[in-house]
Amino acid sequence: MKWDALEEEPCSLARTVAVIGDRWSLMILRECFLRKRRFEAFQSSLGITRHLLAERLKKLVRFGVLRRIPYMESPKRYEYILTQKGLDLYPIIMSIVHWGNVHMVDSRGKPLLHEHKSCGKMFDPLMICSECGEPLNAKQVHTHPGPGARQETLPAKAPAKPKASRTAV
Amino acid sequence: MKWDALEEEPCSLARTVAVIGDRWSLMILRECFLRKRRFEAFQSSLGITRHLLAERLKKLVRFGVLRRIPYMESPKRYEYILTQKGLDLYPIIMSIVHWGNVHMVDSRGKPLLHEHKSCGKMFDPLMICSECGEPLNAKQVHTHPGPGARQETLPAKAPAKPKASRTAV
DNA sequence: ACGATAAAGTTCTATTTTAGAACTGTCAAT
DNA sequence: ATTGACAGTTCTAAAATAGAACTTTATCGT
Repeated sequence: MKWDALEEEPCSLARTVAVIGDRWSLMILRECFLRKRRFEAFQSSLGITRHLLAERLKKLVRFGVLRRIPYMESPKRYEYILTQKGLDLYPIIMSIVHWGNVHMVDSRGKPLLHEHKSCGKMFDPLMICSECGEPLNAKQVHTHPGPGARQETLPAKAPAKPKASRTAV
Repeated sequence: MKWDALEEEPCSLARTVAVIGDRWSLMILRECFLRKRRFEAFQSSLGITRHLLAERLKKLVRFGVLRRIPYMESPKRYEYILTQKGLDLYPIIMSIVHWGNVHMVDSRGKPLLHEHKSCGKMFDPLMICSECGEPLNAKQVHTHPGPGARQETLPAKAPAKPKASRTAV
């Protein structure tokens, strides 16, 4: 697949995957949320090749997830910080971490615990419906084409059959 | 990087990324949540090469995310359905879709709308703290090493310095 | 009976990506 | 004058992916 093809798809998942859907981007973002900001810091804690790191950072900046700001003049040195768009990735990162906590831990338990400053407790993230507040699960969700759905290239033979899809994503 | 290295890391994000952290796995999972189950269905709707599709399906089965079940004897035909472990990926998929809805849509709006069967309304997913129920954001979260944290290979010189990390993942 | 079609892969070569290591340029410290 | 830090860039070899053809078992239409 060409990467660019993903961006063009009328699918919010595909478009997001075009931005963060590779191992290294997700690992770099983990480091960003852990307050790492500099090239050397990313490189040494991830073990990513310098070549790829430079490439991925460029991509994340290009997509507006990170901002590259100078922290030292002469020699020019830059660090990478999350933009609001980047900070908004937090639920993705947290749901990934949570799934790993549930399904990929060994007998010792979670590698990392999360404390919610607001309430002071160790927590897990929980995904709920914005409308009724109930926890979400795939089987309780229907999807419908939205305004940005793919343009139906009306086939001559098959007439439009606008039925709600019985699906979840 | 070797893929296996990720699995071994004492990090729930890395371990999860080892399972679903590539473009095609995420796209295949999208199709799964959209009730696609068969090889040909995945292949034609994604445009993935048959070679890679076979490979990714094997991986997802190996990790227990999908189950391969025969739906026809002679000729043997199989379909792939989400296990509970796979269904538990729903919050990841939904948070990815939601970020795309917020940050990657064109002027026409969302490609897909989600209806919560329980309450009958179109919704967005919202991530909250399991303990206090408040919406989560990165800046309100501290992390602490958990029981499954990396074994400190105590360096002779640097004495253990057990301070809470001021971080978020 | 014969060829066409279908599903679920497998096999092959060409192209693209990634790994791994070395190199560059600018400055500060010893 | 040499060493080291930082933020990259450049190079070659190895691995992954794209794209197309091929395989196997069985059904359908004529």
